[in-house]
Amino acid sequence: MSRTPNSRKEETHERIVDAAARAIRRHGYAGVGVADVMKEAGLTHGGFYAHFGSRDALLVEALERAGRESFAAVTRAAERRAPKGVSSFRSLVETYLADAHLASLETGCPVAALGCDMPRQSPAVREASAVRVQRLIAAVRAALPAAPRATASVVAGTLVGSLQLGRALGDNAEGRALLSAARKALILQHDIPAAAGH
Amino acid sequence: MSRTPNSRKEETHERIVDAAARAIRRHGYAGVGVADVMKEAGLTHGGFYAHFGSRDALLVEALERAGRESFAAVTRAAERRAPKGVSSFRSLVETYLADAHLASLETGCPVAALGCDMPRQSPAVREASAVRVQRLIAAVRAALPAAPRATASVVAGTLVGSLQLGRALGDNAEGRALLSAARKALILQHDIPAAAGH
DNA sequence: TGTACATCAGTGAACGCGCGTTCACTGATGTAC
DNA sequence: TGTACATCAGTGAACGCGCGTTCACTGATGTAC
Repeated sequence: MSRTPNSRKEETHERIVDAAARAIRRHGYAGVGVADVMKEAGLTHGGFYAHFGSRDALLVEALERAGRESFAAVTRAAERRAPKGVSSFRSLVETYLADAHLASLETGCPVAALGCDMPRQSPAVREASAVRVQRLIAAVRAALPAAPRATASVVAGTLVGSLQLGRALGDNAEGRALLSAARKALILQHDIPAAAGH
Repeated sequence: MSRTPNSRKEETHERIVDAAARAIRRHGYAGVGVADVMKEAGLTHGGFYAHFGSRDALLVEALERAGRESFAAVTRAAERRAPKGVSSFRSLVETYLADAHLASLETGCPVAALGCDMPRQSPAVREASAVRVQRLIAAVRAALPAAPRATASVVAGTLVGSLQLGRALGDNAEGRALLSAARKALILQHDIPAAAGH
């Protein structure tokens, strides 16, 4: 879907990774079963090992896919709003911490969906997870070009932590209030309005 | 250990909950097995259901115990440093985001250790998890009496997110740099020095 | 264009294993007399 | 103080189940002639 598959097998491979990229965020690393993912991709579980050397190998690919998807969604939102004078930082914050993400784990940022379990994974998955964290910080940095790297890390931490706390409180007034507070604080502190009036 | 057990059975119960409070933070909700916890408490798995109605019931008790322990550790550090003129907010931030916590999952804050999996739990565990989040925010608020509730939530989110990202990067220079950046930013922005000189 | 065949993506039964949970039993504890 | 007994915390074997992984097989695809 997001790449250019040349063969039938590669098409199937992409379909499996797509399903896993959703499952991993919805159910966590530990909640992703080989059989479930294959079923969601319209296949039986037996064929799995023709595509991946192990369950962990799937997790690595799924993680990367999820990160790319999430990054693309944020980028798309920023491009849509740029002509209206919305800064890319504001757009990042408002997209990442949108109320709608309280309920939709499965299409959001994999770092927020999986962060606390990253240190518990096998070395290969841990490495791929660390790369996702670095990419998230890089994305924040790209939206805050004047700020030092340290600022981007702190903003990334606030984004991830706030989304998780909001989700833990629930898709209700309490969770939404927490997200709203984080959006306001981040924009007030770091945003340089792109257009004239504040 | 932290309560006053009157009977032999209650003593055993406490020992199981203590073991679970450590295991839940080290291995996550999904990584906690009934047999493993009982073994760590020096028992066989068969006796488990004389103490708890289900595995979930243990998770609920373990979560509360872990939260209390973590809160007590932060409070103790603050009391130790108060006479030296360290504000309780600064102490909270420096204790919560101490470099040593990159490696020691098992004795730290359960919200940071389990945050991303909270929305995936059974209703009972989810509720107990939400209470832990509220208590964390309350603890931050107690250290920032002048600030509004919204500020406390954002600080809590930054604490949780930064610790998770630091741990995901690893117990190395990269992870420590991230924690250091978060400590500095939080103290610079919210701390009111208790003593004279800044 | 039509037939024969090799390839190989995908099927589905089977495996060993560890999980949460149940239950008949044991043996130490403490009370009754 | 000493014996008999009831209680019940803890034991360990067993259960059904779902997991990751393996493997002999199938049947559609596409090439060779």
